[in-house]
Amino acid sequence: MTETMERYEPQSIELKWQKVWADEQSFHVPNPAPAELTGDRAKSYVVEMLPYPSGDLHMGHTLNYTIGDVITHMRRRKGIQVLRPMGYDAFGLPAENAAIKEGAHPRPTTERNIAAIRTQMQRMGWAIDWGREISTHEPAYYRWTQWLFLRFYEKGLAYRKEAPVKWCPNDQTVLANEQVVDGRCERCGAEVEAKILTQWYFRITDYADALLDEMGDLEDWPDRVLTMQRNWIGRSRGARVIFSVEGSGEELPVFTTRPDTLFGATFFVLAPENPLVTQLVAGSEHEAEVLDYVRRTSARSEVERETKEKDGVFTGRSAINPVNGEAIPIWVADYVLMGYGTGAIMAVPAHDERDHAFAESYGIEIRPVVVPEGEEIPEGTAYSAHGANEVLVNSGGFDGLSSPEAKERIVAWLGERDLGEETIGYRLRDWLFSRQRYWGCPIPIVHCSACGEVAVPDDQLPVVLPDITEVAPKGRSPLAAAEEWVSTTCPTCGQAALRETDTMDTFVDSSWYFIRYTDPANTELPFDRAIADYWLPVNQYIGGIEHAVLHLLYARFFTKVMNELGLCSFREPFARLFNQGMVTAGGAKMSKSKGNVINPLEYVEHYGADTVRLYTLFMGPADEDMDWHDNGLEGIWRFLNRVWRIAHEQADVVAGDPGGGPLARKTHRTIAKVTDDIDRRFSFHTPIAAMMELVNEIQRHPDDPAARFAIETVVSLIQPYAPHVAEELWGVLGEGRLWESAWPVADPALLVEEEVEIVVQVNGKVRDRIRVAASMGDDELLALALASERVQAHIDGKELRKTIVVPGKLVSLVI
RNA sequence: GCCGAAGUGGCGGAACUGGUAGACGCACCGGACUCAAAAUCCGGCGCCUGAAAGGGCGUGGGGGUUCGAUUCCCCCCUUCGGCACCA
Repeated sequence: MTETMERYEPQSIELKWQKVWADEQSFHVPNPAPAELTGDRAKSYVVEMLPYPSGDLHMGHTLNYTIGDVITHMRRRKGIQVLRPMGYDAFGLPAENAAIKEGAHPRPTTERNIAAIRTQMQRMGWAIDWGREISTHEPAYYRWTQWLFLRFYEKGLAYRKEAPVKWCPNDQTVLANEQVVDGRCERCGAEVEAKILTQWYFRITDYADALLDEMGDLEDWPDRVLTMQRNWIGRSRGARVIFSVEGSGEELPVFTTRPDTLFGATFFVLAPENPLVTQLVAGSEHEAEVLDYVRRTSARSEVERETKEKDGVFTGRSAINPVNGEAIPIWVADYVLMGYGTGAIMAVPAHDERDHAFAESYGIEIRPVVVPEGEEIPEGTAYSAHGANEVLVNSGGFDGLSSPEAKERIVAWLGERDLGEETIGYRLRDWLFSRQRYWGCPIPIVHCSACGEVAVPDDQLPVVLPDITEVAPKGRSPLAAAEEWVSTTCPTCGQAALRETDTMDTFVDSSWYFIRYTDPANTELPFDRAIADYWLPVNQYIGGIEHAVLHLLYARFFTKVMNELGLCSFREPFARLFNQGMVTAGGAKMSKSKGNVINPLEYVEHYGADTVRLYTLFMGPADEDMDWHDNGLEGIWRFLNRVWRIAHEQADVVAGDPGGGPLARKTHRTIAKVTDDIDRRFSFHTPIAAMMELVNEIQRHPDDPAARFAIETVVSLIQPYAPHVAEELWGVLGEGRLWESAWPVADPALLVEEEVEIVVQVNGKVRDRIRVAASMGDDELLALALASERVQAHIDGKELRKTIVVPGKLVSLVI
C-alpha cells in the first residue's frame, strides 16, 4: 500500500471537481444544427419537475434530482446525447406571503432564493445544463405564457364566466377544483367557501376524452397516476332524458346512467342553484319557503352539505315523465349538485341510495322496477344492481327485458320522440386559472367599455407585472390598486380602458416549461417547432405523486392544444414518468412542527454530497416512501471509505489480464446487473447492493488477478451515484476523465459462474449437493446425480418416474 | 362503495422469465488489533429442535396447478393511496 495514501476527504474532492465541471461546461448540450434536427441520433430528454425556489433544497429535491442525475450520467456514457436542464417555478403564493410578512417585494426574495438553490444544486454536483436555465417569473418567459394564453383565447379555449367558485379565505383567492382536497385548500388547509364570481377558465373539459383515450401513448406511467387521472375525469356513459314542467311544458333535462329505471321515478329534484327554481315558484304559495331553503343552502359549507341528513323542500309543481306521462312532484334539495349533469335529476328511490334516503324522510313512494330474475325483492329496499340477470317490471312495454337491454331500448324509444339521447357525463370541470393575487403572470386582456373584452396584441407583449408597494390581498387582485398600470387604452378603438387585474395560477406557467428548455432564448416564438420536435416528448419525467391530477393533467392538456395550434407535432409531453416516493423521518412526514426535518445540506457538510446521494437512493425503492436513518447513512460512508482504500491499494498493482476466474466473472455479472437495473427496471437501490457485494468480494480476495479490474469497474459503475469520488479514484487508478468514458459492457461469455452447486432432490427433498463445472450438460448432471451414494440410498432400487434438470441449478428426481 | 398499489427476519429491503427464500445495509452477538476507546478487520445472525451432523416449520390467511410457488390461478383478511351525495 502506498504509505502516503490520503484519507477520504469528500469536501475538497467535491469542490475541486465541481469547479472543473463548471469551468469546462461539462454538461452543456447545445441543440443540433438545423440540418441535423431530423437525423436519428441517439438522444434522450430527461426532465425533473422544476423546483419552487423557497429557500433551501430539501430531501424531496435531493431524491428527485439524484434519480435524474443517475439516469443522465449513465445514458451520456452510453453515447446518448442527453438533455438535462433546470428551471424555477418562481411565481406563486409562498413567495408573495413571505414578502408580505417581511414587508418586502416578492421579486428580490424570489431571486435571492433562486441564487441560493442554484448554489446548493451545484454543491450536490448534479450534471445540469446551466446554459438553459429558465425562471417563470422573468418577462422573457412569461411573455410566452401570455402569448399561449392568447392562442387559447382565440380558439375559445380560455374564457370568462360567472359561476360558483371555491374561495380560500386565508389565501384570499379562488382555487381550481384540483386544488381543493376534502373541502380544504390544498396549500394552506383552510376550509374553502363558495362564492359566485366571474373568473377565467380553460376549457379542459373539451379534452376529457382525449386525456383519457390518449393514455395509451404513455409508455410507462405508474398505474396509480393513470387511475387518479381516470377517476378525476370521471367519464360515465348514460342518457340525457327530457322531462317537462306540468302546465308550462318547459323542458327539464336530466342526466342518468340508469335509463332502465325511468318507470321507477317517483319524484324529481332540482339543485338549489338551478336557475329554474326561482322561476318555478314565482308567485306561488311555496315561493317563500323555497327561496328560504335556497338561501340556507348557500350558507352551508361543502363539508356540511355532504355530511348532513338529506333535506329539501317541495315546489308545488310537477314534472312529466316522458316514458309514461306520469306527473311527479318537483323538489329542491342540495344533495343534487349544480356542477354535475344538468343540475336536476329524476329520483328513483327504489334503485338509488340517496333518492331512497330522501323518499323515506318525506314519505314518497318507492317503486322497484328492476328486479333479479326469478326473485322477489322486498318492498322498500334500494336495490341497485343492473346486470344481465336483472329484469324490468312495472315498466309498461319494457317488462321482462334485461337491464342492459332495457337501457338501450328505452334510450332508442326516447330518441325517436326527441325526448332523450345517449350521452356521456364527466366529473371533470373546466380549469379555473385566474387568481386574485399579485405575484403571478398577468392575463393579457383589456376591458373596454365600448369593445368589451379585448386581447392585448402580440406585439404589445409582455404585459409586464408592475412593481407595486402593497401586494397584500384584500379580496380582489392587488393589481387593481396599481392605477397607472390598470389605466390603458383599448387596442381596438383607442379609448380609455382597464387592464385585467387577475393573474394566472402558477400551474399555467408550469404547463409548458419543459418545451421552453429546448429553445430558451427564442424571442420570436415560445419555442421553435423543429427543435421541440427533436427533443420531445420527454423520455423520462421525474417528480412527486402530488401532481397526479394537477400539473400532470394540465401539462397534458396544454400539449394537446399546442399540438392542435400547430406549434408541435407531439400530443403527449411525457412519454415516461417516474414518481419518486416521499422521504420520511422516524416514519412520519417531515414537518417543521414535528421538528423532524432532515436537511440534506447539513449531511453534505459532514459526509459530502456523494454519501448523501448514494444513501438517498439506497434507502429503498425510490418509487416508494422511504425512512431516513442516520445509521444507514453511516453504512454508506463506510462503504465509500472501503472503496477509497481498496482503490488506492490496487493502484499500486500492475494492471494485468483479469482472466476468467470467479472474481472476473462476478465483476461482469455486476456490470450486467447494475446496467439492467438502472436502465430497464428503474431500480436504483439494487445496483448499490450489487456493487457492495463486489467490493466485499474484492476485499476477501485482494490478490486475485482480477482484483484491480474489479475495483476499477466499481469506480466506473458508481460514478452516476457518486461522481466526485469516482472521478478522483479514476485518476488514482489511471488517466482520463471518467464522466467522458464509456459505460462498461459485460462480456456475455463471462456472465456465468465457472463452477456451480447443483442441488439434487428426491421427491422434493434435498438429498445431495454437488459442485460441478458450470459448463456441464444436462445428461452429465443427471448421471452425476444418479451416481451419488446419498441419492442412491434414497432411490434404493425404485424406478424413477420423472427427472428434471435445471442447468446450473438443480436435479430433481421423482420416484 | 368503486378504482389502484402493497403485505417476506428485530428493521430497510433482495430474489428480474416458477428453480438453494432472506442478497446488500442497519441493529445485535462473538473474536482479532489496542493500556483503553474509536476506527478497521474476521466470524455469527429467520423460527423451533439438536452437542453436532441433521431434522421440522417458514414469504398476511385458506385452497389449487406443478417434481418444485414469494412468483401463476381462485377465495378471504389487512394496510396505504385516489375517487365518492357524480345521479
